Amino acid sequence: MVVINNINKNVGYKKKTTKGRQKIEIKKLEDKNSLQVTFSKRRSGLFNKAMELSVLCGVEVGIIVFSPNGKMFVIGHPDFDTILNWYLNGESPPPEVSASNPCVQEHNKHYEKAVGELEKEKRKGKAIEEEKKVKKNNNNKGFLWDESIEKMQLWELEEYVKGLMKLRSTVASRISDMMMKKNHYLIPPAAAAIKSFATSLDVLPISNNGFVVNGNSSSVCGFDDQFTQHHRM
Amino acid sequence: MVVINNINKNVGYKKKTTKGRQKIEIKKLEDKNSLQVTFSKRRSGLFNKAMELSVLCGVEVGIIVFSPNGKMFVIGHPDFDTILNWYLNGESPPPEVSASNPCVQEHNKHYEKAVGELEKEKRKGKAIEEEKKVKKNNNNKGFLWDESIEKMQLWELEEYVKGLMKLRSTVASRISDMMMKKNHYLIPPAAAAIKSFATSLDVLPISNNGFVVNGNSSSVCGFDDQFTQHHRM
DNA sequence: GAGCCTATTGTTAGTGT
DNA sequence: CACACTAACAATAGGCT
Repeated sequence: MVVINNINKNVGYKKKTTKGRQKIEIKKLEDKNSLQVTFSKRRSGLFNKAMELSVLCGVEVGIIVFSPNGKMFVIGHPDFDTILNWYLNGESPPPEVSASNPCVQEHNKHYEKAVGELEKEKRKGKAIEEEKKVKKNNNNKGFLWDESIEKMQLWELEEYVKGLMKLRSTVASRISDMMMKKNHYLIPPAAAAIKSFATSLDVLPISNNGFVVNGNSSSVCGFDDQFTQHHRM
Repeated sequence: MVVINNINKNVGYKKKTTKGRQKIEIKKLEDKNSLQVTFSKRRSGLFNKAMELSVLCGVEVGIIVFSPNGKMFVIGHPDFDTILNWYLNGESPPPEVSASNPCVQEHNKHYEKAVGELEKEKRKGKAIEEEKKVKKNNNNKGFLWDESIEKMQLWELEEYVKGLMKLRSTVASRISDMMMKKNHYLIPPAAAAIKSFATSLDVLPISNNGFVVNGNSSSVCGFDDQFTQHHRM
């Protein structure tokens, strides 16, 4: 037979007092307290899994998580910002030849170049101006997506975007309840757009290596562990 | 004493045929093959955990992972790019306070209502028309989000929209595939946006997510699962 | 990759401090 | 109220088919 557990060392004189872990539905937790506890534990577990994946497979991983209180937790290997750059540039990490599509390659090359310059400028406090320059650039160069965009009514696009943006910032917490699975995709070009948007902001990456966490440690917190930190603004 | 586990239901008449899951060191796997398998399983598990964390705690999460082969896997809620913006801006996601704001509540209520009606209509094949009606509705009603949108630079909207549009043209056909799993019905506000987006593509939308995956569908792949995709450049 | 069989790990529910 | 520790499971993931 199989007699398991170490609990038998207690059995007989120690009564079972808890119901132990129980199955829970994946839907937003209502209890504020347990939500906080769960968040803390699960975030920790998530980061740990990420680290293991990174080490075991020797791959790059980056994660951003916002706590229920709005604190930001970031983790990454080599470091989140480096990963971000790859993402934004539509690049692959170290050993990979990119797209086989010359068009795309050219596009990326061009874009990266512009971005690179932009970043340098930004570091000098020229964010806005440069950013707009890039934008104009994109505009003139006619990115691949333009054609498909052409067909849409501008107002429709705007309305859609407005709704999407606002919804995101306003009711994000409410949405999660029903969110499970599924998706919608985004492509590199789109990422580029976001990037130009992002770069206009002035936040710049500083990297390290190994599994790194970005953020300052000035905030009060209770979830830090050796490879995580959160940063706040 | 205490015999635990459900395995006892098999014990005695079912022979143990495997050694089951075994403990492994967290260090780079050498065997190319098992590395690939492990990567696949763990990435999947990681994304799933991220989704659960997001849903359970109503928080924003974004992850980027590069496979051993350089393929990029991205997942995020609301969507990775939005999270990126927050990160790059050093902002916090949603001033969750908004949820308690009567104004917002009203807005949401209204929006949900519209969405609900829209859904019914859609089920009858009137997707497109209704979708636009809702859009127009929002427009006329002047939702509160408008103000915050006002602050946006038009080019920003345009850039973003371009990305979305491209997204649309690229993966429209894949949208329908994604709706499954929790096949589910009504969606809160944000999801509604996605939905209207989907409807405009004429793909019947019954999405239920909020967990978004970024990536184009043009690449060859092998790791897709119901809520992830990788994209390559 | 999919799926089975399990051992290992994650995490919930409780307690204590 | 945040943590630390524990029991009791739920869920993940290793080794194979």
